[in-house]
Amino acid sequence: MRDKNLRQAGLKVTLPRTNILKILEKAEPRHLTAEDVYQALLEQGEDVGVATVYRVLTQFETAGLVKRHYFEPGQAVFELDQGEHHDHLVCLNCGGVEEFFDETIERCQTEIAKKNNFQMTDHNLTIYGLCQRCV
Amino acid sequence: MRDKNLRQAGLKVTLPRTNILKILEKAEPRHLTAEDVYQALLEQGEDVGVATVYRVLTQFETAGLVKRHYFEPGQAVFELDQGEHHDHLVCLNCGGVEEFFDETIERCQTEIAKKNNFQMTDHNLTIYGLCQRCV
DNA sequence: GTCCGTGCAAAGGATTTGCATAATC
DNA sequence: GATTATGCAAATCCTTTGCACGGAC
Repeated sequence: MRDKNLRQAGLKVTLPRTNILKILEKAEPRHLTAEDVYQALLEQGEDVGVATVYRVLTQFETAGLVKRHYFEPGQAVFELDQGEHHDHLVCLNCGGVEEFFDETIERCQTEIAKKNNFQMTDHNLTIYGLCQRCV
Repeated sequence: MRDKNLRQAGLKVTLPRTNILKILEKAEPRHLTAEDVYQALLEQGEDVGVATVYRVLTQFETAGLVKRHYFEPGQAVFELDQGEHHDHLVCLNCGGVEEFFDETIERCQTEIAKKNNFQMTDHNLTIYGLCQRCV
């Protein structure tokens, strides 16, 4: 069924793609950098290049399987897109990411877009700070 | 009084700093990349290096004179920080940026941080889409 | 005069690209 | 078997750093 996801996305089923999808599914925390994914592949003994990791992640993003975030400068993080939108709390100390969803905020955003004659395609709310453990 | 801003920020008053501050003040749109600032300096005949632009912008950010955003991958944009917090609407076609402020959203964010035992230091809401002209 | 700031060029890190080989359908 | 994906290495882009010179106080 991992393969089905790939095929539905119009992508050929290949070893790197299946592997990367598997890694993203199992990931804990769910947010990984391209480098994280690459390292995970190496650890399981795969013979893969960084270029492929980036290519595959970009294809996944285009296909809507994955979301890419730029929480902090320097590098993007990727997470599996499981359909339900959510926003993020990012700890500036440990880099940890938590997710949340708030109905009111979502509604406000839609209204603001409308008020500004903006055709919203995406939106991104990130709260930065210190998590419980890092205070 | 531009100089006063600099001195208050604990920065020596130098030509590049004054010039960059001036450019940010006059900027329209208010959001510039480092490259934009650099080009603006060259156009007014300044003999300056990119490195200085980055250094100065970073110092300004540290001093709280400027805010840095990562709306899109690849490069940061800078805007003068005039104290009042606001969020952004970013057009994915023309790159244009509009600003807005919503009391309700601000309140919700504070609550969410509290609910998650998060000590919020900053927050960032960006709505992506197509602006009026680009639809 | 001392110290900090600057310009230049080179380094750095994340990401992308070109190309020959290898895998999928 | 034809086409698309991959690995490798080199290239690219934005940003930072090292160092000797120049300017601010």
